[in-house]
Parts: sequence; C-alpha cells; structure tokens
Amino acid sequence: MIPVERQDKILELLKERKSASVKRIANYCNSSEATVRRDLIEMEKMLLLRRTRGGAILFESSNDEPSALVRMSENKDKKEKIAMLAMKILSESKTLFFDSSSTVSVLGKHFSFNYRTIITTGLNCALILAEKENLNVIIPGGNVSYDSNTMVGSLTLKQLLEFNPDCAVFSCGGVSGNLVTEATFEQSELKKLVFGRAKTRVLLADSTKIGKKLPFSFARLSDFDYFVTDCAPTNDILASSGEVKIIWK
Amino acid sequence: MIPVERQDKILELLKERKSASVKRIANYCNSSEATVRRDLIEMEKMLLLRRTRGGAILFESSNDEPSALVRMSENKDKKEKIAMLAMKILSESKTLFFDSSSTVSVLGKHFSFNYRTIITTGLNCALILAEKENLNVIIPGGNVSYDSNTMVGSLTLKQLLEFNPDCAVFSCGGVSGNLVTEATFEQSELKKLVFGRAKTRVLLADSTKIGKKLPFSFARLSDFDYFVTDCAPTNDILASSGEVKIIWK
DNA sequence: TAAAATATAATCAAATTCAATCAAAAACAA
DNA sequence: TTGTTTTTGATTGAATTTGATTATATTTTA
Repeated sequence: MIPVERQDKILELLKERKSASVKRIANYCNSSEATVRRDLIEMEKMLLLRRTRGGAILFESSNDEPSALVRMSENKDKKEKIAMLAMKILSESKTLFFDSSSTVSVLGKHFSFNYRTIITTGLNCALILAEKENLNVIIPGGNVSYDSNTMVGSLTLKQLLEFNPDCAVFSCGGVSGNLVTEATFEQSELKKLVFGRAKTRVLLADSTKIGKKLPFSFARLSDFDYFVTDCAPTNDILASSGEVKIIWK
Repeated sequence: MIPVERQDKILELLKERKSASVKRIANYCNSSEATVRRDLIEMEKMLLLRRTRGGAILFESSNDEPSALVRMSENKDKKEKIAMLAMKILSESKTLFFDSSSTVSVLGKHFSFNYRTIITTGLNCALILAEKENLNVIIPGGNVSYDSNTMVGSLTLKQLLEFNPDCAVFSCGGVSGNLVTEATFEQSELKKLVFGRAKTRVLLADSTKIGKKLPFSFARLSDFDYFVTDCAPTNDILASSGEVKIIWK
C-alpha cells in the first residue's frame, strides 16, 4: 500500500465514523501508529481533518473544537434519545430554526426529512446538515463568536428578523422552575428574538440541565409548545410547565 | 508486449483501482519496476496520471474538480508556502475578504495579525479564524452549499454588497493566459461581485492550477494587484499578467 | 494530589523507493 | 546480414519512509 492509498483509507474510515482513534486507524491500515500519526499531521496541514488527542476527526463534517466534540459526546445517549423523540414532532414543519447548541447539533445529525429549510446559527450544525441532500440550509449573516461555532452580533439579529420559521428548536444552559436560561446575554437575546417569531417552539434539554439556573433567561418554560427531555419530569418542572407537552418517552 | 500496450494496461489497472503501487503495476504488466517508472514518468507528462512515492494515481483530467486522492497528493507544501508569502502583503489591510477555497483556508490558519475584520464565505475558514483572538470574523448570511462548506445563493450575494473590503483574497480553479477561472457559475459570480468591491485584490494559486481553464472566468489576471504562487511564473503567465505583482519567493 | 496509564514527540536504524547508470536485449534500417 | 538506435532490466547510492524505542507530555485513577 502506497502512502496516498493509506491516507485515502484514513479518509474513508473517518467519513464512516466521523472520528477514529490512532489505534483503530493503524489497525485498519495495517501500519504502525507512528506512520498513522505522520499521515494525520500531513492531512491536518491540508485541512482534511483535525487531530485530537488519541485520534482525529473529519474536518468537513464534525468540524468541531475538540472541546465541542467532547460536548457532543458528553451525555451522548441522552442527546440521541432526545433527538429521536424530537424528530417525531418536527415532521409538519417545513421551515425550522436550529440553535447552535450541541444538543441541537445531534438532532441535526439525525434529521432525516427531505425538502426542508433550516436556518441555523450553529456552524457545526450547518456543516452537518449540508451533507444531507434535499435540505436548504441557511446561516444568518453576522459575526462568528470567538473560539466557538456560533453566529452572534447585531448583524445576525438583524438577519434573523427576516425569518419566521414554522418551528424553532432550542436547547439551553439550564431549566429552573419556569425559567429557561442561558450563560451569555448575547445568546439569550438571540434566542429571545427567534422565539418571538416562531410558530412552534421546541425546547430540548437533557436531565443534567434541569435545576440549573444561569444568569440570563430567554423564555418561560410554559411558553414552549414542546419540551423534549430524557427522563420523567420532576415535580418542580411539572408545577411550572403549564401547557407544554413534555415528551420524554 | 509493446510499450503502448503496457501503458494501456497501466491505465486499465488505475481505472479499476484509482491508485496502484509500482510493484503492483510491474507485476500486472510483467515488466520490471524500472520500466514501469519510465512509463509513469511519460504518462505523467501527458497528464494521464500523477506519480506519488510508491506508485501513481489516476489523474481524472479536464472536467471539474480532481478527486480527493489527487488533491491530496498535490499541493502538500505549496499552499503553506503561498500562505506565508501572502501574509507579507496583507499587513496593511484592516478589512479582508477570504473566499472558501482550501488554499485560502491555509492562509487563514497562518493568519497572525490582530484587530482585523475578515469576511469569509468559507465555513471551515471561519471556524479556523474564530479560534484566534482579536479577530472579527464575519460570514455573509445565506445558503450553505450542499456537501460543501461554502455560502452560496442570492442572500449571500445581497449581503456581500454591504461590504467593501480593503483587500480580497481569492483562489481559483485555474489560471489560463489572462483568464482566472472557476468550476461553477455560482462561485464565479460570487467572486466577481466581491472582486469589484475590493480595493486590493490578491490571487493565490499553486502551480498545479496554472494552464487549467475551467468553464467560468471571474476576473482577468491582469486586474489583480498581487498573484501569489509557488513557482516561477511561466512565459504564458508573464505575457498576460500586465501590472500584477507576481510573488513566488 | 501523586501515581499510573496513555498518547505524543523525537530519534534512529532498517527497509523501501527512486533516479542514474550501464550492459544486454530488442527493434530497426541499410 | 551488420551496425545503429532504442528499450529494457539490473545495479548502485542517495533519499525517503517506516516501525521501534525512548523520552516527554497529557489524562485518568486512586
């Protein structure tokens, strides 16, 4: 096997699995880990992939910070479950908004409807969705947040005023009582804006977020149409959730 | 077996496998490795294939984009060299446009000035730049191209009308004579628009692009201010480059 | 927090690959 | 046929790639 073939094999493996460990790649290619590492260094220079400790991830699709990749794999099962549940309530919507959270990105990964328009502020989410055929993926113009993968700033807000999605899907930093909260003012304002313009509002939040209260709240839980989570709602939530349809199984 | 037959067999093998080692080819053709190497050298000159260490890969010629395999074998360090050269001429510009090409992404990776605003249509490029501090990274809103990482569509074009960068940095599909060309109409139109609004125009193109003519031309080489490449310019380029400052070392 | 486990980087010797050279074989021309 | 040219395969030394080893850095664990 010549070097180019091996590197092609690495790409092939990564395309299947998004990410792979050096060990797995070495085994897959029948070469040593040292050789694989050297290949990965080269391929990273060519922007084909991103190296992370232990392996590499494809640059095209899961184009994430290592930390964000970790974020996506943290509570991965919960997020996947939530994504599957959420899919059931999205079929009617033709135009959707997806925020830039990792939870919603997981939904993006599993999104399988055709002929939809998805507006998203998450670059990572956009890249995942753009891989699918028959989807119209839109990013509102604006500033890219430092060291993150989300759109921010006044330009973004202005752009978002032009969209009135059938359905907006959000995650959040925390859900405490009736408050749905976010860690930054910017994200909170952005979500507030989109929230006000969407016909149907969906909140995705895994159980680790329940009970957390962050500085900025962008909506009341009772104003959402759906709240998708992975466990039975606590009494606290039930008490304050009002009309919301809570979906957890 | 006469040489022509053997070279036919080589092509036949490559068409099946995309790439093959010298050993495999020699075995397949019942000739020595030395002979195969000589064949490969000839065939590379005819642009039928690309030699890599250990073997060769098919050069899916003429139409559009070369395969990932070919792209990978090309341009290894060329883009890095070009990026370094380009950095020297960008220090004055405060507001820059970066297109979505991989060549420009490499520049993004090495971009080390602070307090600049960079407008880019490349999502990968945006993510790379967003990792750096003290940069204002802007994406024009619009559609995300299918299976790609670039912004496209009328919304993007409309947004781009709002920017007048000090400097616009482009790559291209090919440079042939005075024509700077692109594989798709959409990219070509987008670049044309930005080209017209930028004060300084910079073209980055490695030597593999020189002589290639793709369907859509978005500017004349002589209308650029700088042309950064990795090798001494050919006579053809020199003849048509007009006032352009050619930088290659 | 320290220790153990793991991954990476750096280094080196062995193995490949390559280009250059040359003599033998083949093709060709007179 | 003979002599010339071209092509071929073998050989060589140089350059590159590879896998193993060791040292360093990082993460996990206890």
